[in-house]
Amino acid sequence: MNALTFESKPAWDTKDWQLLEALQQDARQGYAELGRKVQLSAPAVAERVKRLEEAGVITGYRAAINPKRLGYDIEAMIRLRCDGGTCARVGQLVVGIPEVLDCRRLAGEDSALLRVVAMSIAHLEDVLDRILKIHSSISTTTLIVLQTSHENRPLTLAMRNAAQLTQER
Amino acid sequence: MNALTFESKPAWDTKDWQLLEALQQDARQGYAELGRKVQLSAPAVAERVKRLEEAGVITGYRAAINPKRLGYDIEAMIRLRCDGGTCARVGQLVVGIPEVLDCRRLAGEDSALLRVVAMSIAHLEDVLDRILKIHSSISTTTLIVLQTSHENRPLTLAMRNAAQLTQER
DNA sequence: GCTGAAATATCCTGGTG
DNA sequence: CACCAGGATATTTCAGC
Repeated sequence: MNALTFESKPAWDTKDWQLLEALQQDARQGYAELGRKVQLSAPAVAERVKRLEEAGVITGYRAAINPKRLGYDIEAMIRLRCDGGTCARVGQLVVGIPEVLDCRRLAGEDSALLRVVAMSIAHLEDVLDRILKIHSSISTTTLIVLQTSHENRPLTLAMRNAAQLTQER
Repeated sequence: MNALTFESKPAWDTKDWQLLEALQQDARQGYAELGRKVQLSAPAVAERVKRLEEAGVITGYRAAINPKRLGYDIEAMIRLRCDGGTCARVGQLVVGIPEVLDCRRLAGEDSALLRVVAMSIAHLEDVLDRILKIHSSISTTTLIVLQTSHENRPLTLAMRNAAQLTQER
């Protein structure tokens, strides 16, 4: 039983990572085109992608929407502070507020962080009121997003390699 | 010249929204299947989707990845405070740090907010150091993500209708 | 926006190193 | 065990209406 025993699952090789990168950039390209990019046949690509899906690495394929073009001109991050019991259930508590696009529970100064969209300042106020109405222990800090310079940047092989170096030094 | 003049672009109708919802849930389904869901023929679906793409409503199709399954066990939000000139260029300044997945410039208590991933606490420390090295005026608050209860929740027609009510009351 | 045909892509089976 | 090759099936795309 040597070190390789623990590495019996060779994790993901370079081609898997290339497929991940390509699919993060454009999820609708066909297996044939992906195969051209990673130098593999279409069925081989299909098999690898299926493995990545089954392993839970790829969790789905989603269309990216620009909320501004649908009239949601305002995006804001809302920092939440609340008591323990309320925090623990933040997810359930905001599920009824569709303007809340992201919801994360945090360890640190803030209990949770929400990302919300709104069509106007009046609408944002309305959303904030609905959040505050959840529980009296909640207090919020609202920060308007001026610009989103990066969003959902793809995980890349280059990044993984750099991380390896950090681990090893 | 009546009110309808300004509404000459009928914005997006119910079927467009249904297509958007379907594509946010699964970007890989074919036009035929989409057509079945919204009660339209495949070519009609293709044309609407193309219009949504050209209007910038749909900005792309991306595979959703679970960073944990690739060894990135840690996710953190980093609040940034820095001087005006530095803030204005946050996007460019962090572009060289691939662990920074999201970067938003904010109006309010914090100047910017980053979402980062890391493989370990040591790796997170390394990322933080690289961020601090950008400029001496930067100070940070790091918040570890305990749980992501919602991420990129889809924009829905129901939501749009509710917002309309807010505007009108 | 619908129908029908041509081109293309996907999926499945089998075969090879 | 992973990859490639081929044919059956389904999908996209472009005509014409």
